[in-house]
Amino acid sequence: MTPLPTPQQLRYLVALADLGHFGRAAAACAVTQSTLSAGIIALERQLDASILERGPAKRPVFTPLGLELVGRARAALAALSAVAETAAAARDPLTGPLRLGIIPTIGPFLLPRLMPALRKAFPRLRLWLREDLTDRLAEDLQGGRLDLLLLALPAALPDVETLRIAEDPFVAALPQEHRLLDQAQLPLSALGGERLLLLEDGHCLRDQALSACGLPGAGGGETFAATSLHTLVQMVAGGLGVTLLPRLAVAGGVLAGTPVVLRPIETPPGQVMGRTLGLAWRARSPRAPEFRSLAPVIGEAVAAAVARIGATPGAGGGG
Amino acid sequence: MTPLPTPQQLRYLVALADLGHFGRAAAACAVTQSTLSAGIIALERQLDASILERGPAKRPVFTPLGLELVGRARAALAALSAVAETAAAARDPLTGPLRLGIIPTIGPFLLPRLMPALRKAFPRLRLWLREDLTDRLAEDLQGGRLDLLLLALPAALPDVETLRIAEDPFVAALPQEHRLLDQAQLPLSALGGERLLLLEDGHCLRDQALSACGLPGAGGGETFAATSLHTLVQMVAGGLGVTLLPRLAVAGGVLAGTPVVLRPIETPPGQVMGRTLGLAWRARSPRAPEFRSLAPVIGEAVAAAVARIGATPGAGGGG
DNA sequence: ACAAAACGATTGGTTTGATCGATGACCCCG
DNA sequence: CGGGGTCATCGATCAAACCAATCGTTTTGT
Repeated sequence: MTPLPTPQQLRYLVALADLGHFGRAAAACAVTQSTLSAGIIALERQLDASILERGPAKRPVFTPLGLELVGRARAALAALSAVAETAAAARDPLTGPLRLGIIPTIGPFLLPRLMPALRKAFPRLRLWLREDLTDRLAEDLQGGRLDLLLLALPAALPDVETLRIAEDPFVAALPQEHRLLDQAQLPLSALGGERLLLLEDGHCLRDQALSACGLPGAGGGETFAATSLHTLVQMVAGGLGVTLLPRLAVAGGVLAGTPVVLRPIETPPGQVMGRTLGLAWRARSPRAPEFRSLAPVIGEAVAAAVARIGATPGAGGGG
Repeated sequence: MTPLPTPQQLRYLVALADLGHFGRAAAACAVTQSTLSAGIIALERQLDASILERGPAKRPVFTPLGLELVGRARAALAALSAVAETAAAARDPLTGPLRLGIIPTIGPFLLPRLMPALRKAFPRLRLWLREDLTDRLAEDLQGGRLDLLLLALPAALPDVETLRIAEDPFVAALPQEHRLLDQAQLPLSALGGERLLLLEDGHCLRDQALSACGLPGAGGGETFAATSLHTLVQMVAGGLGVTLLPRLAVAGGVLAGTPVVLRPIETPPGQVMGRTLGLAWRARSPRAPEFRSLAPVIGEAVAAAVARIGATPGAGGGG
């Protein structure tokens, strides 16, 4: 068997693929250009494979095999650092950098509560945040650019482990002086006759609200779609229709200053109409035990928020 | 971030875990004991983790973290050699060693045909064979001890890619002078009244035959179970009952010298009663393209065998 | 069209660190 | 109590990874 490639060589290869430039790649690896050049050449010779188009081209151009090797190199380097990460995580659980992805229907409403709680519970944790739609977060998780996701379950992702955190019930949001306001609780059937406002496509909350109302998902031409929960609330306030809001968003102040009025949703006893919040990480992540121990703290933050608003299910912020 | 562990150090670690002995592990790595010892110590220092119980013990004893690290080290080394394998596979497709696992209801009947065909098509391929039940083959595939499986689909295995090779229809096998022999084709319902002989538990053919007859799988106390298709045929010949045989096994001579008689199974037009043969390999295996190009050769061998027996669906070997 | 700049490959000399052989410390067994 | 066995330590050695400087070629600027 041919000798295994050196991690150094793989780092050079990946840096070159990322930056497309010997000099900059060398700088990124903290070596001189000559070293990186020699490293790439040595790798090609050891593997007996042509990685770069060695024609009279100025910029390095990768062969198909070269690109394949870059992918393998990334995976190998990740596996290598997983060894070190395992040791680091065992030595100092929940310290150091953690790249967390959050969906937009959770982030703005939970983070103001969550961050102080996390800082108190794990003072040495360095949290990097990224807010995006579930699909894009999942991509970044797989690609190793994120370590952990906070999103709505179920999220069936391959090679990903998930953990339930908390339930986030839906409440109905209606404009002032709406004809349904004389009922203390609204059955879902009552909403069927109203114009249901939704977030734009890609937000998982859109699909969850639709399925809660028993409506089909992809029925394109319904209504004008909002880009955020704040926008959505403004549309409700403007009398364009009604919507479902997660209690967590209400607790986070999404209604602040608007005349929108809330009503609990009437459900069969013992059943809850809402969605499940959870964590997700790469299966086989060295830090999985850490992530699991993170769950209670997040769950408490959610529970505290939802409980607080649960006591006042009437109008939102004191408009 | 702590520096990445050296592949060398990881090799030492894995060898030590495998052999449980510094001296022998060092010999396996082709270094002296002092080198390996120093390597392990350096790894522990770099990772700031205790891998071995450093008490006054004679044999090296791994800490829980140490065992975890061993697993990670194995994965990292595999990822590293996947880089080299990718290059090697691109350079010389279908050459070098290939560890193939085959289930016992295929192997003995196909290999005599398949091996010459493979040797002719890929002369530089060095085929290592292992015959076992699907479950155990799958374990070895995941563990990297096998590269490729030839088995009956569907085989829902995680992180495994499969490719359909060929269909292998079932035929009914009955003893001489059986009352059903006056029918040229047997409907499945006719078999329902007979005592159906099966392979013992663990053989996928057992479950496939049961499901073909519409019978439940785990109904423990049916009948005496055979340990191989040859045994099963002997039991049929002895008048203990009837069974279903894959045509491939018949073509491979499983009936040789026995008075067992075959009858095709009556099926709705355009439908086939049988099982699907296929290949399976680890998803993300560097050699996946090679394996895919192996499929036609195997498919031809199966087709040639089945076609040959298809012309003479009567009695088996000239007993 | 020509000059200047940018880029990657090559060369020669330096230094780091992995490895070896030998030795030391310790335990178990007879 | 002595011998065999096992793992850790020590000093010397040597390969290879690295850097600075240079060369040949292509691209860019005017």
